[in-house]
Amino acid sequence: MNWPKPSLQKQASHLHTTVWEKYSALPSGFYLGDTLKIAKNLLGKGIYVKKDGYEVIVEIAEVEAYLGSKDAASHAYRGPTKRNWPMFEAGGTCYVYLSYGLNYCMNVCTQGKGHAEAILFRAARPIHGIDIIRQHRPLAHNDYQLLNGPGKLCQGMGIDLTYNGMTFDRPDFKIVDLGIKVPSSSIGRSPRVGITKASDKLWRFFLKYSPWLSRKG
DNA sequence: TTGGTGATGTTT
DNA sequence: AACATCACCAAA
Repeated sequence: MNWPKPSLQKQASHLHTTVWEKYSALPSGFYLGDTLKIAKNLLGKGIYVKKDGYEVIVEIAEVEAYLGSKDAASHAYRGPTKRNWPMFEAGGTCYVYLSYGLNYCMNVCTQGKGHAEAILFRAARPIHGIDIIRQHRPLAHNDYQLLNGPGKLCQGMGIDLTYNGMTFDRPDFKIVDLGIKVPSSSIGRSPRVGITKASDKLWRFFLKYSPWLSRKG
């Protein structure tokens, strides 16, 4: 093989752009309107993260909607705090929090500034950078367990509090349209996972029959 | 395959 | 004391 010399390799990678970098971020208007509808529309979309010289993109397979002051299970139910302030930012803002003192969880806010609605990313399918994701998730027994939970998704993608308050429209951090069509007939819904409040609300949405979910149905 | 439990930050 | 969790271990 006639590999380029290391110095040339470095130069080449500096100039290199991937197909994923050419995908543009969803417009801010995507995050306005009915949050439950936005949650469904996020299924099949992509989350792109580029950091530390690696690049990861995943397809969103499972989400949950949290409806701010109208929702007793929402972190924002009782107003702004030191932790939940990004929820009150404009739609398209990222809200990351530490769950149970252990795991990070990532949301995208919806609605305008001051309206604290958000959508939690619960599970996803690796599309690019699966080797990096495997390195981040050494305890996963198989690839279906890489991103099948909100904490695992953050661990796999390398999401931590440095992303808290960022917007999903950056060259190195964005939500993109992958061109995947998701008919409403292939979307399932259920009560949200792990909460007891408002358990009558079917605000968890997922790609029906997907093997990448945090749990079935 | 399931069910209980520890770890542990933020808020009530 | 509850919680938008995860991984481990024991029991079945």
